[in-house]
Amino acid sequence: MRHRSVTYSPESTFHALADPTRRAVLDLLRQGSQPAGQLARAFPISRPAISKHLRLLRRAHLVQEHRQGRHRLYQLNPAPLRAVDSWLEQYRVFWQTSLTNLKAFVESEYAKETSVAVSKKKRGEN
Amino acid sequence: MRHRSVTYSPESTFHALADPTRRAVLDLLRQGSQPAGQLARAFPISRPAISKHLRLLRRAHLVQEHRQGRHRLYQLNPAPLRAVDSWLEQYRVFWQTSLTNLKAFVESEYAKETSVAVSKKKRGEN
DNA sequence: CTTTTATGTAACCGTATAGTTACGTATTAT
DNA sequence: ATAATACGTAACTATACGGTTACATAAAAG
Repeated sequence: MRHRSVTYSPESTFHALADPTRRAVLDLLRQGSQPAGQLARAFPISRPAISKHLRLLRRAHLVQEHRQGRHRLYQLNPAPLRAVDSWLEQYRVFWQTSLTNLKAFVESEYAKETSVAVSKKKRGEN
Repeated sequence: MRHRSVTYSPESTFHALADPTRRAVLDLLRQGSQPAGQLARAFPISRPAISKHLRLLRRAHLVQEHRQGRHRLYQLNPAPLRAVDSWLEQYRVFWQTSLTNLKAFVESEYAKETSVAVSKKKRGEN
């Protein structure tokens, strides 16, 4: 099995995850691959609707299709989720940082940037 | 400062993150709070368009608005992203598991489930 | 061969979305 | 008071989206 280093656009991934039905499909697939029809039966909407969701999930590479006779087994592909995890990485630091500290820092930055326009007005406004 | 334990619906969060402009706004806010107009100037689209994106981000609690004179400072709120992180948690195990192993496991599960319907047909198909 | 089963696609529909321009409102400057 | 600034909101438009029903195709069953 060859490993190809594919880059997953956060665009298609986030878009795919934005729909609750599609997230539910992924949740189902965590318990194991399933044929399309079986997935469809788990939802109150029509089978073609699920088929369209699956197409979108396929294009986002979040699932892989494996034809098996007249069935099509859908398998979870977690790789794009790893990309989401990477995207989140940039924000993790903010979970630890006290928001108060952050706010103070940030406002001093803003003050610096606008200081030119404000310089000739009353300076003690803050 | 009181801490209120708010639950963020993954629904609104994922939906907010699905748009590239909104993700870019959040990326900008990582470098510090900014007034709405300054954010708008960073994009090729109109100011009202950004204003609408900000409203959506507000409703998803991904940003907080702080009125300051005639400015409205927008500040990043990472809390809902932590919820996304939690959601991802259920999938992290799949990043380690060999997909080949997973596939084998999963297909045996499927075989088990369909064994009833298949029992009276040729059993050596696999 | 014909029928049934499993699934995708096409065509259509109502609603949501992302953009626009025009306007309203509150705050600061003159 | 009046003008300018920094926003938000309303109204409108084109397109995307999620759903439906009807149809197409391919494999398995009879």
